Amino acid sequence: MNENRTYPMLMVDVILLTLIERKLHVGLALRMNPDEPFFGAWTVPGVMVRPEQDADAEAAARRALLSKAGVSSPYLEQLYTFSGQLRDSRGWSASIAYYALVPADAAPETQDKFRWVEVDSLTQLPFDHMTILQSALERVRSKTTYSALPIHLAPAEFSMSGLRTIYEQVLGGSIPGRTFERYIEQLDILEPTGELKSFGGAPAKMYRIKQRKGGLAQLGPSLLAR
Amino acid sequence: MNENRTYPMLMVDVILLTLIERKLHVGLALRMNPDEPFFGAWTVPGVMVRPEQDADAEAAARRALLSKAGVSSPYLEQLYTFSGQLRDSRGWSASIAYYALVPADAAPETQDKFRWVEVDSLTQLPFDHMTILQSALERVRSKTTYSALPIHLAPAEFSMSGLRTIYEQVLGGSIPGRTFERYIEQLDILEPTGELKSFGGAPAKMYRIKQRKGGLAQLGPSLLAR
DNA sequence: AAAATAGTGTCTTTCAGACAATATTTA
DNA sequence: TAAATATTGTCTGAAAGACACTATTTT
Repeated sequence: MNENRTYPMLMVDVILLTLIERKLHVGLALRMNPDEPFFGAWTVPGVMVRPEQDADAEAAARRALLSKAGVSSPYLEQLYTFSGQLRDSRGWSASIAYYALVPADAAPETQDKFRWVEVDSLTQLPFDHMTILQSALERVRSKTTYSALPIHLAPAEFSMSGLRTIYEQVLGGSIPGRTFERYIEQLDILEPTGELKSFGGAPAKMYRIKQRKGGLAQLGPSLLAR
Repeated sequence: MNENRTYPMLMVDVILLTLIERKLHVGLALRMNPDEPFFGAWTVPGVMVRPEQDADAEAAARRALLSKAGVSSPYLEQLYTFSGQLRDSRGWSASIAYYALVPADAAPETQDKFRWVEVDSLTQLPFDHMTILQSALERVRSKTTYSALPIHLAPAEFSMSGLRTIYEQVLGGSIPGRTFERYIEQLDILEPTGELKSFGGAPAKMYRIKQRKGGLAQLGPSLLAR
């Protein structure tokens, strides 16, 4: 009795985040298909899942990022699956939502079909994308309090207080410097480059992410969203 | 060009957990359809999503629980969406996985089409259900360390040390009693019933979940999986 | 020199956990 | 009475945060 059934629409949407001039920005793509809802509007990058093309949903999410935003190897983690009759005018649909983080220096430029928008200035988005964005921000802020997640927003080399500033931008509040340094040190995920660099004051020691050590496991997206 | 496309299979699977005789158990359903894979095997309760019937994926998960396990109002939270070509012999599929917690005294009896199996004694399950189970356990254990999640495994009224035992069973280790009481007290989610009850020693104060207070928000499933 | 930034030492407060002490039940 | 369980008080060590002090750069 199930032989010829039709399944509901299945898509992936990706909340792409970066830090530009000390502000969190989300990447939006221009909708180009006149046969689809919100033609000409700016939305979160997303694609329909194509089983013949995408090994799994994460592969579809990477395809969405590459084709709609030109981003190739971000930190990517599944967020939540949003579903129901009402979220898309074409009918019942499910969207497997992901969020992605890219360092500012690896983020694509704003183009005619892609642009960065400051998160705090956004008040609405098509579909339920505003809800998805809010969820992603909650998740990122939450993980920031107990993991090294914001490292994926940092450039290849950075100073300790530069990293602290990134954390502060993500969390939206200040962090005691002494506490922060002890916290990062205990995570054991950074190694000094040996260089010093000045940002308008005393020179700061530069760090990079420590490669291939035990402590790095906590950087990867656990299957479990936590 | 998308007009007549077929979408991949979309299903929900639910990891149903309870505590029986101080051990975590998972609810399994007997597969009854000879046209489907693993006919006659025990698997996690799941259904195909039916857009005309299910308001959203969570509704489908509730339908799976009610029809396959006879469970009607559990704590229910979305876990992760598993997808890909390989997880089901019928082809590319996506399963929106949920986990559910029920108190032992509200759990259905083992029947011919439904039964409880001790989690620690399970070594394999059909499809990728073992992976889903592992993820659910990780999630539950993780949330146990910073929320009152295991309360949903407790009966309507319970003692402080009874609740602590539940936490210990979920986490698989002992918890210092003094620390636990301070932790629970600070969550401000319990209220004393006024009764005392003995479990083989001095009588223990009984508690219930505090109703409709600010502190209760942390009990609900936040959309955000954390 | 003044201002900005970086890095480190240390004091205080807070909290988790250990442990003791007391109390009340069952065997 | 002995054993089991419950509840509360208090001590200790670890960690967070506040704050001060020194150092090095730019303006």
